[in-house]
This record gives sequence, C-alpha cells and structure tokens, in this order.
Amino acid sequence: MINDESRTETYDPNAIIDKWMKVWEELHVNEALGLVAGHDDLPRSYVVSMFPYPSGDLHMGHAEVYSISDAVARYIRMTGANVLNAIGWDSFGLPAENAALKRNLHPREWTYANIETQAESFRRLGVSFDWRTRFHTSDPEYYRWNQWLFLRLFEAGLAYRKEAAVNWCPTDQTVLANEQVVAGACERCGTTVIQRPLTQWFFKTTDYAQRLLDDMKQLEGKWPHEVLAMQRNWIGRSAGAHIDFAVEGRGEPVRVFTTRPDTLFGATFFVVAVDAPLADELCADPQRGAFEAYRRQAATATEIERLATDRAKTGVNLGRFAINPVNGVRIPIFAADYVLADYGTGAIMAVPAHDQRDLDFARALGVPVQVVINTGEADPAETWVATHGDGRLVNSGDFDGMTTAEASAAITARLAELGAGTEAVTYRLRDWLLSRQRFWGTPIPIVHCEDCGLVPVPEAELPVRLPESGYELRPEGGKSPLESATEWVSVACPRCGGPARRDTDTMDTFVDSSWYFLRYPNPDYVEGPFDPAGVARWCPVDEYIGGREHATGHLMYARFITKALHDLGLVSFVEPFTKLTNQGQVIMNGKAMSKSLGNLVNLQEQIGLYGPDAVRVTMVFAGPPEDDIDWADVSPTGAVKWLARVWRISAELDGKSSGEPDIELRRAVHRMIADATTAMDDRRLNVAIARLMELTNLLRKAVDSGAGPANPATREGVEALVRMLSCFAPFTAEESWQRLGHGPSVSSAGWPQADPGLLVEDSVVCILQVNGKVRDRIDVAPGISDDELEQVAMNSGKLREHIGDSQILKVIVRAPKLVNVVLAG
RNA sequence: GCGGGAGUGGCGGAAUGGCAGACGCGCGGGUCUUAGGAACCCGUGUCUUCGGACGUGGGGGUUCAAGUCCCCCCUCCCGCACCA
Repeated sequence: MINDESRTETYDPNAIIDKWMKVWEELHVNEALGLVAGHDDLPRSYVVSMFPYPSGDLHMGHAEVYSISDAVARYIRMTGANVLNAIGWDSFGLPAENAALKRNLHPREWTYANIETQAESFRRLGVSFDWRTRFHTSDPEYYRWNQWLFLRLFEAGLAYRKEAAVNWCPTDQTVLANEQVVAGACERCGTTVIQRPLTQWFFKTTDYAQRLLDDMKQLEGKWPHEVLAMQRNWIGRSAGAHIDFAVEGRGEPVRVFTTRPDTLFGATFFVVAVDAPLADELCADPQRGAFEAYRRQAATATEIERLATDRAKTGVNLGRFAINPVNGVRIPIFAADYVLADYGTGAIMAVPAHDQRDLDFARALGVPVQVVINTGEADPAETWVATHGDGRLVNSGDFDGMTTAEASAAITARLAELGAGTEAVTYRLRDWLLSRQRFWGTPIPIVHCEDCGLVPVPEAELPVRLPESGYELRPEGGKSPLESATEWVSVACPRCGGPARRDTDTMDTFVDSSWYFLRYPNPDYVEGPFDPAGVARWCPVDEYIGGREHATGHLMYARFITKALHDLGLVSFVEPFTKLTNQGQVIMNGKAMSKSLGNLVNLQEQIGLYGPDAVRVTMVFAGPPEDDIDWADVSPTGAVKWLARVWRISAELDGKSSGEPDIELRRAVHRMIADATTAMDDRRLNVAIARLMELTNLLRKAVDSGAGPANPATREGVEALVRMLSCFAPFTAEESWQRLGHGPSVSSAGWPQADPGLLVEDSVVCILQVNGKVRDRIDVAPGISDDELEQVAMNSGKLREHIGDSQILKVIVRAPKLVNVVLAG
C-alpha cells in the first residue's frame, strides 16, 4: 500500500527509524541543557507525562498519551525553551505478582523485561525523552526514599495506624486489592468478597483537607475545570455544627455533626454507626443479644449489598436515651448501618421530618416524626416524603417564626451559651490507607518490638529491601506475603536490640507516584529523595499530562505529599503541577481496549503497517487531546498519505532557489504559520495539524501550478512546514529536512516565526448583510474607516436590490469585515 | 439523589457574538496510466421554481446579528453516592 514500483522514490516510514534514532542519540538533541545547572539564560520548561506502568509492551493508549505530550514538549523546545521531557517507570504493583506466580519467577524479572521492551518502543515511536531522567520506582535506590519519606511523615505525626476493613476472599484465604474485586466477587475464584478488619497504616490527608481545597485557587484556569470539580467534590467540605447530647447513665456527652442545626427540635431519635466502638459501649444489657446479632449481620454484609443504595433501613434500639440540649427531651438511641462510622462523629441526631434517610428509618422502626420547619409542603408523617427545603420554624420554642438561616445561627449561638455545641466543618475526604498486603511494593520501614512498640528503621539502614527468597506470593491464612518470609521478618529491635519483627505490609504504589517528578532532574542523587538544586531549577512541573482517571487518586495524593514536603521545609512550593492537561483513552466500539473484551488493536502492528509518525499523527489529529479516540473512527492511512505528500514535496525542491519570492504565497504561508502557532499555544493540537495540512495543499499547488519549486517563497513555505511537522512526525520531518539540504536536526531548527508584516492583507473580504443575511461580498482595504466602508457598501448593486424601497433603520458597520443594513418592518 | 461535561453533514471534528461545517475520513467525477487499491485535480449539509429558502437536540428570550450569551426542557456520557 505504501510501496509501489513506480520510478520515483517512495515514502517508506519504517526504513528511516533506525537511522534517525541513532542520529538523535549522538547529537543529544532531546536532552535538556543542564539537569541541575547551567544555561540559565534560557527559559525552562518541565514537561512530565504520567509515567507508565510496565504491564507489557506499549499499547494504543500509551501511543496517544505520549504522542500528545511529546508534541507539546517538542513545540515548547522549538520555541526556544530549555525543555526537560522526563521518563521513568511506575514499576511496583500487583500484575507483576500475578505474572511471577504464573511463570514461577521473581516479580522483578517480568517487570524489568517489560521496561526494556517499553523503553525500546518509546525510542522507536520517536518520543523525545531525556533518558538521563530514567529510574524505576521498584529500584531499591528509589524506594529507599519512599521509606525515608514515610519516616519523616511518621515523625511529623502524619502517619499512624488504626483498624480498617480490607477485602477478604474466604475461599482463597487472602486479602484482595480493590482491583482484584470484580462486581463484589474475587477475581480469581468468584467467591463473594467480605470485609475484614485489620490494623493498617494511614497518612493524615484529612489534616490537609482545607488547604487542598483552598490551594485549588492557584490551579483555577490551568487545570481542567472538571478535575477541580471532582476534587472539590471528593474533599466534600460541609459546614454546620457540632452538638453534644448528654446520654443518660454516661458521664461524657456524645457529639454529633449536623448541617441543619435549625432542625434540632425535630430530633426524635439518635443513631450511632453499628460498627463504631460507641455503639458497643452504649448498648444496654437487655439489648445485647439483638445488637450483637445485628452487628454480625452488618459485618458480613457483602460488597454487593453495601453498594445497593436503595436497600431498606435497618437498626436496633440500644435501650438508652440521649437528651436534647435545647429542650431536655429524651430520645431513644439506635444502632444502624446507614450511619457511617468514619464520617463526622459516627453518630447523628435524626430528624425524620426533614431528612429522607431518617424518615425511612423512622417509618421502618416506628419512631415518631416531628415537623419543625414549615415549608408549605405536605406532612412528611403522612406522605413519607421528607421536606428538605427552607421555611419558618414551628414547634421550636423561642425559635418559632425564624427562617432556616436565622434559626441555624440562633440555635448554634444558644448551644454555645449552653456549652453544648459550636459551629463546625466536616470533610468527606478520608485519611489515605496506604498499607497493602502485597509483595511487590515498598516495605514499610517500621519494626514491631514487644518492649519498645513501633520503632522506625534507622535511616542508615535504609533501604529495607524486599527479600530475594523464602517468601510466598500468596500465603494461606490471610497473611501478607512478607509475613511468610520468616527470616526476613525476624530482626533485632533497633532501639533495645531485643527480638522484634518487621512490618510486613508494603506501601500503596500511589506513594511511589506522589513525588517521582521531584527525582527526575537527578535520579541518582544519594543525599536525599531528590536533589534540591534540580528541584529548584525545574519544579513545579510546568506541563503535566495524563488521564482523567487519576483526578481524585494520584493527583490528590501528589498534592498532599507536596504540601507535606513543603511543611517539612523540603520544597518551596505547595502545588506540584502548575498546568494539567488531560488526554482521553483509545477505545474500540465504545469500550476501552482490553484483552478480555477482545477489542485490542496492536500498536506494533499499526506501526509496522503505517510507521510511527502516521500513528502519532492519527492520535493527535483525531480530535481535541482530552477526548477519547474510537479507533473505528480514525484511520492512519490518511496520515500516511499526508506525510508522504510532505515528504514528496520536500524531495521535489532539491534545487537551488532563484527569482523573486512570490509575495502572495509568502502571505499565505505566514498566515498558516500564525494560525498553527495560536493553535499550538492553546494546545488545540488537532487544529494545528489541520493548518499544516492546509499549508501542504497550498505548497502542492505552488509547486505544480503556482510559484514553482524553485521560487524562494516555495522553499520558505516547505521549510516552515517541515519544522512544524517535526512536533508530530519527527522521523518524516527529519528525513524531509535532510532532503531540503539541511543537516540534522530539524528539532534544533526552531519554530517558524510569522512575519507580522506579511499578515496584513492588501484587501480583505467584507460581507454585506441586509437584516443579518449575507447578500454580497466585496474586497476592501484592511484599514478602511467605518464611514468609508458604509459608502462603498451602499454602492453594491446586490445590496441595493435587497434594500429596495424599504426604509433603512440603521446601518451597523464593523470595518473591515462587515456591514449590516437593518430595514424597518 | 449530588456534581461535572456534551449534543454541529454519512463519520472524526472546525468556528475572539459577525460568511456554520476549516482539516481529514468516506463517497462521486476527472487527468495520467497496460492497470489503479498510487499520484494529481474537481465536487460533496438539505430542499430548490436556480432567484433563493432552510439548517448546529427541542422550546422560548437577549441582540442589527446566536452553534456561541440567558431561561426552560429532552437525550447521552463521566465522577461520587445512605457523607447527616
């Protein structure tokens, strides 16, 4: 399809790959000028695309991500900046364990073999990485610093342990990662997964909730609006009041959080999360049996049941009473699973008249309903529809007649006087659970000593390396894999020297990716996790590029860690990524490509057929970077045709230019350069390519039937085209550049500058409208005045024809582009 | 339920409030060819009495002028989801 046996030379994109890969490496064209110092006169730009997980060879999704990020990096570089376009690997993670089990290898072998494959594929795709940044998070030299960071957070009180539920497969007797749970069932054996409590490590992200929210102001307009919205949602700030309810027979009152203090008089019962320790404590003896049974039932609730949002309300009366602080009314206390133990205080005042969940519960368990806000709607006790809206207070003592807003303030103030409440803010954001009962991750650098408790591994002993042998990847009985490495586990306590055990959990791989971009400038640095000089030079990241699926995971964690590092005095900034660009996924027939769906398109096969440049161009031209690409909608054949066209035009210009440059052609060329530049600046890469295609068409005509191949304007246009093309199709551009008689490399040739003088046209087309409808087009001078233009326009025969003898109400003139004559009637 | 986004030709998609459909795919026609699944050129929203009329999910509005701004509605996609 690409080759033919015609006499002229043909475009064979795959024949030029090795040649240019070698040249680029020899000339170091893709390397930043100085990683930690030097060339300070140049503006710098740090471009990072979310680093890959080495799951196998690169696939179509990678091709999209890196085609986009590389086009951006190359563009910035061509405009004269010193660009660091970094690459590394996110190489810890579960798939390596699965592969190791299957092949009976160490996870490392599979992982690093894949990394080599991907690295070679990146080179063959022509991605302009600075390979000196390369590291892998599974290198002990890297994860050592994860451990170091963990210890700093531990010292700062930001890492702590508490009990939390893990996914547990009763058949396999093992803990499961979230991604191993498919529709509530174990991925391997299909057994229904249950939740099981386990003591685990957390980072205190909640301490940073307000700052994570506030600092989003810095990102406004630079991050996709959508991602910021998701994060705002995820943090879930909610303002209201804390209210303390005395409990009969208990010294300490019990605190609740509510966003509706105005409904306090409507609280007819009190609910404690069934799985909160408080529920157990408050349970009266006669209710013990019923409570224990209910708690057991709730604990064995499966993932599937838990996810059902419309299930009936259940609960048990604990046989105790709380006292409403404003009116002294006794209300019964229930334990229920619709109240969450880890949100707010794990207990609520229930106001069934004005909260649908409480109303559903009241209906199910026969608790009375008391209306305290008159919203003008029907009685909730009859309709079983709670009234959420604003209104005036009733049945609320002194507060009757107040509006919702007035009452909220007044009741909160009363509570403050009584010493029974204050204004309060709660967040939906939870602390970051970072323990993983997995092998292929960073060991947590803590030693458990019977006498000394939790003892940090001394810094000099880092890294705590993963064991080479003596472990099982899937031990029986729900142990962590590291727990099965008995020799590795057993260690002397760093503090007292007595017998102790290593912590056997590994860290969530999101820890690895929460600071990796700080290490790129000097990946071999040994004095600390990152080189302060390199970080000062490049960070924060100027252009961060990656998928939207990381909106509330990775991006939130990286923001948190950056702030924590800032507070530790290790970095000067509080936000890691100045600008964020999302890119879409490659899908096929409406679904993300995946092996199980059998809709995989093989990247290497596509490259083999069309060449790396055509695949790259296809990815970028398919649509806006953030949109998904349905592979069924696009075809690299179009890209191949275009690239071959450019290549051919370049080859046809092998002679010396002569004669006067064609001024009209120059104007057109510079118009295209200007338009392409604007599109690139706005990151509308697909539009930029459209302009390059137009320029190509223009030059084709110039060669065939216009100025001709020898005209200097033709050469100027072709050279500009090839330079701009190099952002998207580096191999073809390089080859064409050489054919134009230049030495390597086109990527050092710079982005063409549009000459402003050539952008001013001799004449422009002005549209003439009558009542907003186009009736004529005339050529006018670009500098024409409004008055002059109106006169000229009125001379148009077509315009007069459409005006007829109607009365002219007014004439809108927008020189030099438009005249609109508005008629009466 | 809450939050966010999107509806434009046969398709992917362009359009600082000022000529809707750039560019590409597909399709049709032509040139050159032993041949064309190559290259190059032309055409391609709908209707049309060939003057033009209509046309950006639907309905209203603002404006001299609306795909674009405002209000209501419909459909689809994404995120969160018993968050008090």
